[in-house]
Amino acid sequence: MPAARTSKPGRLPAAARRAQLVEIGRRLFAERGYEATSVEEIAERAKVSKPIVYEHFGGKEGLYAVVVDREIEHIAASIEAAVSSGSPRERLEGAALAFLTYVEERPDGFAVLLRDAPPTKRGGEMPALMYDLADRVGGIFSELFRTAGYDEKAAPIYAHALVGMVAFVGQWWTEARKPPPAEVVASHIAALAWMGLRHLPKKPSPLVKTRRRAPA
Amino acid sequence: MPAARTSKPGRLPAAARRAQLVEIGRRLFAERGYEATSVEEIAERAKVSKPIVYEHFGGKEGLYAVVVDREIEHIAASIEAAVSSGSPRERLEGAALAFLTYVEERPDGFAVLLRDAPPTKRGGEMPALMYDLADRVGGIFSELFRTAGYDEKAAPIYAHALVGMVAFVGQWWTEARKPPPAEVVASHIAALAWMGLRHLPKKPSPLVKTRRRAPA
DNA sequence: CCATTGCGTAACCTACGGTAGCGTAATATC
DNA sequence: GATATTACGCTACCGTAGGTTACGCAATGG
Repeated sequence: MPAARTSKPGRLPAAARRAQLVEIGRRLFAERGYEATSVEEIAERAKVSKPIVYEHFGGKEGLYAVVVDREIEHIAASIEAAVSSGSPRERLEGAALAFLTYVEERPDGFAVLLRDAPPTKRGGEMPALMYDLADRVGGIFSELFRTAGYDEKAAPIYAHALVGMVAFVGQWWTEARKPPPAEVVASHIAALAWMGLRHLPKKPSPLVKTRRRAPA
Repeated sequence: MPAARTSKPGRLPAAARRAQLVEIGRRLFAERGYEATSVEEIAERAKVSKPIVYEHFGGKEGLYAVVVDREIEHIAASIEAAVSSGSPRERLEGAALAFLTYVEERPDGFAVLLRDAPPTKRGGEMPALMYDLADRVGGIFSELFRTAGYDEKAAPIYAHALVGMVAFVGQWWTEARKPPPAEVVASHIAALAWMGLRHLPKKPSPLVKTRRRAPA
């Protein structure tokens, strides 16, 4: 079922080889993570020697960057298309469905996006990939919140909540033994989010219980 | 502010050394991930040589296991305490607050729990650490759903949605430039979840838009 | 027949997990 | 107080894996 490219498995045109390596890289990065994936194995699975990978991507990081970039583009395009029109409610459910559809179609890509940070070893922390997405959603949410008369500063909270919701459910969904169809899951999520947002108090007051402090 | 154990920084009693190594390991695993963290650096930061780590934990995996186990215990205890009593609504908000409090108090531990899987290299995928939590929540939810007359099979969806929500918001919260107090964030999350759950239709019907298919 | 493209061989070198064996400080025992 | 015993720790090393590179060969197209 994997692509039987051409008649000759031996030599491939550069573009095809590139595509193949990206695909293999995506799969391996997904199941092993960046650090635990070796260029050797990537090359081996492509029936190719290591230097090929370097020729095409300049190294492990380069390949990883390409993989991540493609996935980001893919999911961003899907979701942006889904939220581009319709009522707010439709946009919400559309976004959830687009997300889940992406998860369904590209489970490996999704896993890569969920996994830990790229090899950038700067001092600070770098936001996970899903983070960017949440920020984009945050932008949309700020607008919606403003027009609806809610506290705009709370928008990022809900944006990250929603993205996290979908992301986690998506992860569970890919590994569930008896996964319901995407539409059902999306409708549940959207219902939860929508109803939650609709009936949101303007200013939720904490009903503070005892706040646990660290026991030594 | 870190513990000034005894007068002599040179030699430490076994228990103290152990604790120190766990702490250092937690921090490093948090910021670098498992694979990218070297025993050498752990030892170096503890002003100790590598064999010490091996002596106390049997190796890298051993230390990692201890770190993870402690965090799991910590967060599980906090949350279970929070949901042990009170009205459902209080339990929900209490759980969110407990989670965020944990995140606040032990950001490194939280980062470790969020990061990718342990070094177990069995064929299949292993559930992330947050996954267990979601499953526990799923158990509670199944019960609640049954008593409330909702579809029990949808419980895991909402369980993972809730955990993902809190986890993602928690992550954002630790890195936010101007983070609101935990109580406020928790109340927002709890409000979203609670209102969403309360006004949930018994059987949400998907208002299916065009479902995006992969464009080749 | 020659150039360009695609690729393999064979290393290099660093880093890291793990281990063996040897001190040295503190405590116990006589 | 001297000596044995234990607890704690270090230096030095091994094996290997993995990223990266230098160089040379085979196929393809004009």
